[in-house]
Amino acid sequence: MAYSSHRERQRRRILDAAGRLFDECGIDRVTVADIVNAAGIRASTLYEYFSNKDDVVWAILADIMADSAARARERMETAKTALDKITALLEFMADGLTNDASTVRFMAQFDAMYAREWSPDRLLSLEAQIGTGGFAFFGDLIRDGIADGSLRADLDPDLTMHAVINAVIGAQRRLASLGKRVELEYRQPMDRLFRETVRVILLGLRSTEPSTMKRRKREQPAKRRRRSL
Amino acid sequence: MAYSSHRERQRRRILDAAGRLFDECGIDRVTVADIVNAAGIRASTLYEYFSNKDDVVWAILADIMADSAARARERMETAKTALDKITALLEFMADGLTNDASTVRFMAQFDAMYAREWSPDRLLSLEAQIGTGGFAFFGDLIRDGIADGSLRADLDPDLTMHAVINAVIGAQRRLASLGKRVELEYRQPMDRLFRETVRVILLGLRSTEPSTMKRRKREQPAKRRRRSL
Amino acid sequence: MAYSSHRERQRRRILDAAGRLFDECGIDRVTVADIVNAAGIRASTLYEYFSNKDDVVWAILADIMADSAARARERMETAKTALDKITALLEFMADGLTNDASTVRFMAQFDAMYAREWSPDRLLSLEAQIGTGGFAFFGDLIRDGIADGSLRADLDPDLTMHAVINAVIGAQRRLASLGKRVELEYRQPMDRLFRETVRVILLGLRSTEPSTMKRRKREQPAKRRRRSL
Amino acid sequence: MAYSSHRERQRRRILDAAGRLFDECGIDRVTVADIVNAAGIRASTLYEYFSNKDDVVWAILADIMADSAARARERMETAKTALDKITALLEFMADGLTNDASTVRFMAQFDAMYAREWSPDRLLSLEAQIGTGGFAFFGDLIRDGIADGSLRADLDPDLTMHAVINAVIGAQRRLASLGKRVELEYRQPMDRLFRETVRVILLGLRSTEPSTMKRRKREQPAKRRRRSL
DNA sequence: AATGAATGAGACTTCATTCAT
DNA sequence: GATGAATGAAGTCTCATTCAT
Repeated sequence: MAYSSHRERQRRRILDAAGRLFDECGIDRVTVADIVNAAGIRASTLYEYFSNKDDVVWAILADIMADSAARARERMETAKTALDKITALLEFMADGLTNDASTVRFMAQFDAMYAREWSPDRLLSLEAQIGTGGFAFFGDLIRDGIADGSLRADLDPDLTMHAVINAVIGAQRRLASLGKRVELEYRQPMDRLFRETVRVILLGLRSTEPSTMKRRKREQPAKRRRRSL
Repeated sequence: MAYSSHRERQRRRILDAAGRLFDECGIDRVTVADIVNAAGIRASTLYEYFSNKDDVVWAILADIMADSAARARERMETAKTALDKITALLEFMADGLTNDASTVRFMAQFDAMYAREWSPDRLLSLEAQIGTGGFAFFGDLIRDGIADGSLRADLDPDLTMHAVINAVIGAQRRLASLGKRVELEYRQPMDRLFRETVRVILLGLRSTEPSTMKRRKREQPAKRRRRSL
Repeated sequence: MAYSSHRERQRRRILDAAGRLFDECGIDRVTVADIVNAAGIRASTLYEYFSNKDDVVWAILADIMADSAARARERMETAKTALDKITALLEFMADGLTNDASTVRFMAQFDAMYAREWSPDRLLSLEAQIGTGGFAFFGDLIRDGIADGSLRADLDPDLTMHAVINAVIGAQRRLASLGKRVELEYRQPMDRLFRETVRVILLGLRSTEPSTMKRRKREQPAKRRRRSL
Repeated sequence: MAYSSHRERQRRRILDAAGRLFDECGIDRVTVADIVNAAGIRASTLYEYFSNKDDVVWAILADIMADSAARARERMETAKTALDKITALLEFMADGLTNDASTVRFMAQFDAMYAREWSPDRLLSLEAQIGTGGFAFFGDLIRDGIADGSLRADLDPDLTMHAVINAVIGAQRRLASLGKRVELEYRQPMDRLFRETVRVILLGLRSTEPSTMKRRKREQPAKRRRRSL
């Protein structure tokens, strides 16, 4: 146990050092030498913990994804209607941009540079292992929202939420990546920009018929197989 | 003049070769050797035309931005209301994703990896030189749309359109970057995903009061200072 | 004694694992890490049993040499004339090529790569310790064969058998090393090639005067100092 | 032409340096750093001439094979009977062992270590390009020899010569590889050992029916230099 | 204008070995 | 006796860039 805790601590040191450098300099600009210097070990030691530089990137990615999936789930827990849940999710992302810009930036780099050369299976298996259950969950959310009357009736359970999430993630990552540059160009602080994005999208999802919702709600509960996000 | 035209032709050859390679392989995976091979010249010749590799990237970026700004402007020309204009702009981007995915991918990489190390000024000066006039133009669009009744009245001219554009660009680039991966995860073709994004956003922008719009339109023409995109 | 038997067992595990790997992958492609993985121990444990990697190679070499010397001796035991003995020896080598190609390959590698950096003394002392007694034994064989009339009279006891053995070993190892490659080039299975080599050499050694032999046989027994192979 | 001669000269410098080191230290013990030091260039320059370390090995191999194929052909030219041709070929190899031991050693290492990991096709294509025409040539040699009465009638044109060549090459390379070691063990200089091998093999190939040959035999008596060893 | 040639700086990775526990 | 952990020393190869011609 003392052993495993030492190993775990060292692993974390490497991951922390690498994560910080990736944020600061960009994933591909960081060399193994940089990482080991920052972590205070020799290069050959790093290879006792990770088989690759990619392995390090991958481990950080897995950490980030697991962590943010857990926090997102937590944030949505207290919400009542589907719209509230979506709102909570998007606000969670707004907070992420404000508080963890560097993490968001890391994910942006990953999407743009690394995702292509790693097999889809690997990505999918990571997601499975984290248990986001994204696909089914998003569908249920739209179905629930239509049922409880909080969402427009003409949304497509197999499509809309995925499109929204993709857009919001894209918006978030672009802001984080461009940082000051986008603020200069658009003359607005990035979190205002992001929250406005969220507002417009929620306006687009929200039901405009305030009366009919409550009744439909009862029709569908059996169909919903809830997945956790 | 024969001289300068030769120079121009050579420059184009380099740029074309580099552009194609950047699209195919990703900016950072393309070496100077790759570019000069594709262009049929020697590496040392490249340095007669560009002072380094970044310079090449930059020139291609400028090309792409100028080109797509011009085409976007064109697409918006025939539109009447501001909402039509925005619709045209977003559809233009949807077409870009379908037809020029590799170009979009290039821009995605640029945002994620390169934008950070080039000074904001350089980016801004590039934009000025292309004449998108982004900032003011977007503001006018919202103002016009509120005036002509096609857009919701509670949008912010200094914010909404910038937020929307950022989100749509972000969505587009993420789809282009992830390609097959996102289709596998979301089980939808990427252009359906993108068009649904556009639909939701337009729903969010669109005025919900169908009567009042026409009258207000007359109040604001003086305020509009039209900029070209 | 329980202690020492444990040590012996561990030693064997290492040697077995290493031997298998050397055969499969080639001596220099096998790392200490490979060996200890295959043996189910840690690298540092290996160094409790052997002082370095060469030591392991050396020990395996000694095993192989002792083993094959013993088996060769056995095979020659029942033979009557010297020619029969030589025939038995060469057939033993043909069988070795067929059944233990990987061992032969190991020896080929050893000859080509390692033999040079180990002192001749070390090699000689290994041979002494195994008791092949090569030099004298080969001389006696020729002498016996001339005496018993099974071999040509013009062979040189101090030379011929050594030359033959060297050639046969060389042929055997080359076939084992090149494997498929030599079969492709020569369009013959390697054991046919080897057996033809043996046939030609035996034809070259065999006495062509079938009558006189038996008488001479009696003249020389005193001179022979038999060594075991 | 001045250009190409410079390039050619540099190439040779690298090849010569590498060849010498390979002989002295063994192919796999020689690093790229060693080669470039010996050649008086930087490592990156080497990669302008060869794409790999293997490429260097390969080029040396091709040189050696082409050179020795040419010289072997030359040596066999003046021979009349097939037996004379074979004798000339094997004597050529004996000379090779005496005069170019290091080259032979190089080939021995190649066979033992490298041949396996290079595709048979590559080897075959090299041979094709050099034009040894090994397979067919060896068959014809035996056929001719049976026809002209210089070789035993029971040899197999598709097999015997290939077996003989393999054995002689194997013998030659083993002697070259082991060098002093084999001389110590067998107490004979290596070229005596090799020439005895050749003698025994030729005895095994030679026709024993003195009738048909004698007539032709008279044509060449001056040429045959019998060796006692 | 074009380029042949060279290269400095550094990237990632491997691996036999040591040593404190 | 066993081993977890660390590491020094090397190894191969890449690549943007320079400069004399």
